[in-house]
Amino acid sequence: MSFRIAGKDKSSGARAGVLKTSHGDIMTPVFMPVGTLGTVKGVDFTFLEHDINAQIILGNTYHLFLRPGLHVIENAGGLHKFNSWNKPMLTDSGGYQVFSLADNRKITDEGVTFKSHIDGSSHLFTPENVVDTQRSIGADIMMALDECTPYPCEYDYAKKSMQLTHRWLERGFNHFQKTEPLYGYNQHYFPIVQGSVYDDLRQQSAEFISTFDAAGYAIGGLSVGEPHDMMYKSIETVNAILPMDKPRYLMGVGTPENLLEGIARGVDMFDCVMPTRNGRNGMLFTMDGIINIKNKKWENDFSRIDEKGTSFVDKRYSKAYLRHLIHNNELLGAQIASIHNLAFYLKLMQEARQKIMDNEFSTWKNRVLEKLKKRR
RNA sequence: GGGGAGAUACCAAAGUGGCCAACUGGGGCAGACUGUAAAUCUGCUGGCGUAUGCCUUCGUAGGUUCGAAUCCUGCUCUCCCCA
Repeated sequence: MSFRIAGKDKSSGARAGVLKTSHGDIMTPVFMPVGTLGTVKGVDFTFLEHDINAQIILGNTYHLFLRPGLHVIENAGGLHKFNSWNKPMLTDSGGYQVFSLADNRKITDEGVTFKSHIDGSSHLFTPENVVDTQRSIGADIMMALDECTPYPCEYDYAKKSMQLTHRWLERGFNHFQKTEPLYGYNQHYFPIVQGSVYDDLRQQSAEFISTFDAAGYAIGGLSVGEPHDMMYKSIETVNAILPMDKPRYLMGVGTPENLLEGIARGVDMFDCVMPTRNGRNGMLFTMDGIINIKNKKWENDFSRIDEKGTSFVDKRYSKAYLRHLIHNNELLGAQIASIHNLAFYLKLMQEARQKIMDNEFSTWKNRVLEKLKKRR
């Protein structure tokens, strides 16, 4: 894996890059659609590849481990073979489930024991076996096991948790270096910065993980409910320390606004369930603001979903029709909304990249930001 | 023709003397959603610009009672069974 910076915006920390992987090149900044169970919910890979132009998608270690299970994935020859996605994939380690499934897990120094949300069975996830699992899955980029802390989080807890994440990183990284890929192509391991919203902890954490010679670095534990200002400040603190010549991945973020502010602060990679989940729930992102397609005002609006949109669904279907589908819980509604939102996110990233190359990122960002946040 | 059951808010359906402006679903309206336990969750849903307040509501017209959606009587309508 290599990362080359192709352009920098002079008025901000934004940069455009090319991340080379065994499954293809990734133009950054990039948004990575979330495909927890090996599928981006409601979106056929054909559309994902050709209409949305996704360059890389996510998978999730915890969820794939429980179902279909490693045997199935190994028998298939890895997740790429299993789900027929031939471009890069990144898997989260289960660290987010430490946060989202907090009621079903116990943390010890050794690792995290999850009580399966499916059948109640117990499973110990360690920094080492999470590497093994991600080897079985065959992710191009695998994530270190971390503890994603909630917000708010007491300073003392945040500090202890960060130290635990650091100890896990040492073990995980060591295990990563001692093991080999199963399917004949290179895999890479990203450490994760923690430290909640505390500047000194974020700083310490960024410094610590920078000592590991990794292909890229991630910022975790943000967008868990903290005010945006705090999130942006943390990103600034961390990115001032992380190696300049490696990709930085802001985990779980976020809104279109969050992405642009992240890019301005030197983030290269993002992922978030928002375009798909919120799409299924009737929220559409457009260049002219946010639409709640369930609202009555769209009932008789036969204009296209998004006149400025790039996806085929934007031109083909009307707002009234999409409202009708979502109101009736029709599967097609969730699909159209997801495709639209993902196409919008990817297009936004593409445009951001171009503006960085043209050295016009800041003015462009400030211009589109107001419109993006608007409620239509 | 004979016998029986029932009429409650947009729909379905509880309630059978005071705790009922009326359980609960659905529908409707709105909101939330950030490394996906989410095609999920939350709020509101008779009127009165706020309300421990007032007004109008449980087929309809009367009555009993301190008090009725709930008890009594007449009327109207619906459904079921037998002929």
